[in-house]
Amino acid sequence: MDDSNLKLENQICFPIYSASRLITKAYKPFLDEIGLTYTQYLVLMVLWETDEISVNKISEKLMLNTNTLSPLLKRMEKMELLKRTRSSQDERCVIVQLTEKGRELKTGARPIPEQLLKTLLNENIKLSDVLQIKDLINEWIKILSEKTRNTDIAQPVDGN
Amino acid sequence: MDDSNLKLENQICFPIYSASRLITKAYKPFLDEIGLTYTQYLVLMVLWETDEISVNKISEKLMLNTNTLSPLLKRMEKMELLKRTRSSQDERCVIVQLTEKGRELKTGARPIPEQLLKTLLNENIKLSDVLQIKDLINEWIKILSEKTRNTDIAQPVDGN
DNA sequence: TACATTTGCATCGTACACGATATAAACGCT
DNA sequence: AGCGTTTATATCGTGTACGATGCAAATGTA
Repeated sequence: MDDSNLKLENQICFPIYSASRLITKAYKPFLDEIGLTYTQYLVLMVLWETDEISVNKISEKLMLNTNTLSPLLKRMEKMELLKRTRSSQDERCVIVQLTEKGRELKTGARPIPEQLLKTLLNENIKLSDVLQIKDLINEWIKILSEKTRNTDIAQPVDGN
Repeated sequence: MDDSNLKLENQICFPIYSASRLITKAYKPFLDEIGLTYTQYLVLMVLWETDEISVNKISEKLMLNTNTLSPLLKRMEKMELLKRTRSSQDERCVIVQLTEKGRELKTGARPIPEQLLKTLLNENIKLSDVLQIKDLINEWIKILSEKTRNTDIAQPVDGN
C-alpha cells in the first residue's frame, strides 16, 4: 500500500500548525515590548473593541474555552490590565472590564499589526498571499467551528 | 486614528492560530483510537519514514526545540513506542528508534489522513482550497523558518 | 413550589511550546 | 596538550490548550 499520505510533507495540518507557531514567534519581539503574551494580546483586542464583556462572549470570539480563559483572565487581572466582577443580574456571569492600564496599552499595540506585516513582507512573503490565506482560512473556521460546537467550542451567536 | 488593524477579524495571525487548533481538534477522535496526541503522531510520522534518527534531526523536521522534544520522547519511550540510545560515535547524540509496537502503529494510522480529508470535505471545504493553502503556507514556512533558525524573526524596529 | 436540567464559570490533570539556563562531549586553535 | 567555543541534549519555570469534572445560579416543568 502507498504510504505517501503519512509523509509529513503531504499533511494538511502540519503546515498550518507550524505556520501558527512561526507567526506567533514573529509577534513575540513586539509583544515583549508591551509585556504581553500572544493570547493575552488576543483578549485585549476583544476588550479594546467592547470595553465590557462577559467571559462567555470572549470565549465565543476567541474560540477558547473557560478552562483556558479563567486562568488567563486571572493572570491579566493580577497584571492590572482588567477587572472581573460577578454580574448582579445573573450571578453566574463574570463581567470583564478594562482598567485604565489596559486601555492605555492600546497605544503601544497600535503599530504592531503593521510591524508584523512589514516583517512578513521583508521576508518576501507576498501581500496577496497573506490576504488570500486569511480569507480562505476564515472560511474554514466558520465551517469547522460550527461542527465542533457540540463538543466544546463556543456557540455562534445565532442559533442557525 | 484608525484602529481597524487592531480588530480581531483583520488580523493575519488569528485565523491561522484558530485553524490550527480546530484542525488538531478534528484529528483528535482518530488519534484517540490509536492512543496518540497530535504531536506524538508527528514524531511517529518522522520515524515511520526513517526508523532511526537523532533528536536533532527530529527537531529540524518538526521545527520543535529539544525542550519540547525531550519530555515528549521520554513519554513516548515510556509508552514503548520508541527507544532512546546515546550514540557511541558521538556521546552527545541521542538516537531514537522505533520499537515493534511503534512500527505496528503505522497500520492503525494509515487511514487517518484520508479520514481527516473526508471530514473536511464533508464540511464543504473545497479540496482545491486545502491544496492551495498547503502550498502557500509551505512556502511561508520555508521563508520564516530560515530566518528563525536562532531565536526569533525580527527585532522590533524602534529608534533607540 | 419541588426538582431535574441547563448554563456560566472554575478547578484539576496532562501535554505541549518555548525562553533561559545547564552540562557534558566534541571541536578548534594556539 | 590546554582551553575557549560550539554542539546536542536536558532541565526549569511559565503560559497556554483542553478533556473531565465540579458547582452554584438560573431556568424549565410538572
